[in-house]
Amino acid sequence: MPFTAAEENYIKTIFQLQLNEGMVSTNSVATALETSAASVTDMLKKLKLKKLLVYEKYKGFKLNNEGKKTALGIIRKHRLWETFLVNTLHFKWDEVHEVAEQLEHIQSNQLIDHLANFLGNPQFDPHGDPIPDSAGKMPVLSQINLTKFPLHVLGEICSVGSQSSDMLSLLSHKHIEIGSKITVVQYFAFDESIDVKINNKLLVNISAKLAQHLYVKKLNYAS
Amino acid sequence: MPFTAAEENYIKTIFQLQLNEGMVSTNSVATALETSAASVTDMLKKLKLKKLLVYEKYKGFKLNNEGKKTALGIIRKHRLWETFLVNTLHFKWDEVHEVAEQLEHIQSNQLIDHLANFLGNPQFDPHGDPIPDSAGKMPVLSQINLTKFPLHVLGEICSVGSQSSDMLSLLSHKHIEIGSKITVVQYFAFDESIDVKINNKLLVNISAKLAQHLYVKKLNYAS
DNA sequence: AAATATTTTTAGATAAATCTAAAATTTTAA
DNA sequence: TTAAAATTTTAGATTTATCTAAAAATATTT
Repeated sequence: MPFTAAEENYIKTIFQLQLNEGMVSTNSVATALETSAASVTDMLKKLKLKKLLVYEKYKGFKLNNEGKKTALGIIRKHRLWETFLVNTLHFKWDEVHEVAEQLEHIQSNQLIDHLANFLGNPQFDPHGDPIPDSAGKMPVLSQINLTKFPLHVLGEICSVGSQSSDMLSLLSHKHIEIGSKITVVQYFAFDESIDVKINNKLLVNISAKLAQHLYVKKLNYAS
Repeated sequence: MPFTAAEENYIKTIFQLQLNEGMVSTNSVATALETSAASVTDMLKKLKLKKLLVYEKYKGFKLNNEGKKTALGIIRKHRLWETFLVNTLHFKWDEVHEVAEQLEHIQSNQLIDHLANFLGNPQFDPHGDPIPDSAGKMPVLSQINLTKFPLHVLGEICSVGSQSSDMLSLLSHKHIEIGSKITVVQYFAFDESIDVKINNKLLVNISAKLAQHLYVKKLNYAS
């Protein structure tokens, strides 16, 4: 069963929302996709008919197993294409998202298998996000939002929750990149900013807003 | 001005038809796209409105310069993707067409420029067809249909007008491939079949139907 | 040149994905 | 606990790309 690009965008968005919330609301999808609540309701009926989600009028909804499997397939394609764009075609981090949004809808299992092979079956994309395998299995990565990362524990920046160039230039100004070692030194309750040490040398202050977009993986060895 | 996939398919088809015929008919486009004449008329109105073609009711039509430029852009993308699929992802000749039909509609100049660069700015695709450059210039290749190729002149198979696997298996059975040297030995008027010599060794007979799909480039040195 | 056949266009429908405005339902709060 | 607010759904349009059937124009043939 092939899905339209519109259907796939809904499936992917619902999947990401239900990771955090369990049950998903019409409005949250409308906001995420920048569309109207009415359009979401229309699409929900279609996806229910196609047996991808559990949905009861006014009660919220979530993807069933079939829906989740489908979502993981789309995420796999998206992240493999991002990897291709950055590693092979030398796009920059913040240039790949829009193109990958298009490429993820190309329908061809053969294509995605060959692409994965060509890239060396990577487990993580250039943003540090895990790439599901062809069976839909996602490599587990205990990544934690920087705002929740424990004090004085060595971590590594492994993912960035946004691709805006404003954010990337801020990161580069602070000498932070994927793979940077990071330790939280102090939380400031007043503005929720955080002092961190980068690569065990540079002490920098990170705003609450920036911290919300940084994900850190615990490292098992001390610095 | 971005075009929809449907518009691009019409533009590409009209371009290919007017290469041979100059003026294009509604029915020929309908046949090529396996759609109804009425749908073609609908789309012609839209493309006329977008100033891509010259069209008068009941009188036929053809792309203007803007339309041709657009068509060459689409053909460039299609052939670069085919090259990528065969050279980089190791698809076989006859497996690439359907996927390239999807990939050619991805909208990103940056993507196609980076892809061309990665592939080494190839001038010809795996079927031997010329790839227009980013300005829309097509490398000239004096390729001639085998049915019109002069007797006793050395040529080289440089293009195949179809990608059907039936045809490719027939070619491989006759030991013919892109790059094979070929000389026409004799034309048979009765069934319009042709005797040719392949690589100056093997003498094989080629049906009119097969010959219509083979394109040959004159070589300047004798065998 | 008139009758017939073919081609092309128009008219009117349909399906997908969207919209706005209004109605229905649920949640919040006075 | 009922009134107000927020959320969700329905109803009715719109756009794009398609269709079939019928009408209009052109081409062919006797």
